Amino acid sequence: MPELPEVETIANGLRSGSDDHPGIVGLTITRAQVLWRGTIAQPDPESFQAGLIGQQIISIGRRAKYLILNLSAGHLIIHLRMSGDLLVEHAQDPIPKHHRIILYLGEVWRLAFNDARKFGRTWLVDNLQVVFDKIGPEPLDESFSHEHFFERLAQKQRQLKPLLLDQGFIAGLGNIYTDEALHLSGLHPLRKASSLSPEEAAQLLSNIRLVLQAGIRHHGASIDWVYRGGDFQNFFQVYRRTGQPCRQCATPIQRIVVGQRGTHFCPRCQPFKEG
DNA sequence: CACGAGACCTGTTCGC
DNA sequence: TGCGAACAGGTCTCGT
Repeated sequence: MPELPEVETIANGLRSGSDDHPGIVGLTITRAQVLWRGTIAQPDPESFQAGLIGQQIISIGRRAKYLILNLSAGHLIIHLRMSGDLLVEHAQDPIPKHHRIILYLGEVWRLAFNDARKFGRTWLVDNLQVVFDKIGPEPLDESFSHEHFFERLAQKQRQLKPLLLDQGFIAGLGNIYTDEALHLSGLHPLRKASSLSPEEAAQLLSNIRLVLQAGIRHHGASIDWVYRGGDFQNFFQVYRRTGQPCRQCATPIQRIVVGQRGTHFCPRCQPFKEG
């Protein structure tokens, strides 16, 4: 389900709460229920469970597409992958299908990790570097300059689409926001990264920031049966708009497969050229 | 290093 | 209506 804007939205919701439930910062984990052991990446499920009991949630953060619960000792890191979701529920409610891990927060509330496809993973670690070691720069970090981005692109002979999806190259982009950013930039998804001019690179980074910020402003995108309340899907220019007219030039949007991912672009606004 | 295929999973939608 | 294929917001690993 989530890319950077969706994870950011979830982090914000856990901090601030909603009409239905409070924020969870300050609450203490009283019990941990593991319904699917495969969801735990590190440490072993028994240590994971035992290590969470009695921990207070101090703050909530995000890095790339990972959610971070900073605890009184250590960090609970969560990656939702394709179908994961985090839900704050009443502690005594019946347990819905696909719940994988449940953390009881005091007597009244619980935080549930629901994940139909079981791709999601959690880590309980003392040092964040264990997980974030090879993650690339945060695109919204202002210290990440256009010049630096251009230099990184210039070193790569790869196609833009798979490169932007590579979390070691740049953090947080997924299939939606990559297609949208390339469209805004007028760049073909198969264009070689090293062929971009400094101006094209600067435009691309600006547009990456633009679509990510728009996504956050709209509380993420909600598609398929995974609904979170965001409405950025209504503003897609190309993603899953195969055959529909480009909003800029009316040319039908095309879909190709790149690196086994559906890739959407406008053949007129994003002509293929090398350099 | 770059790329493609396969794996991990379940659910929904599409095409005949 | 039924049924298999295709597809899905992600990432890892292996072979070439």
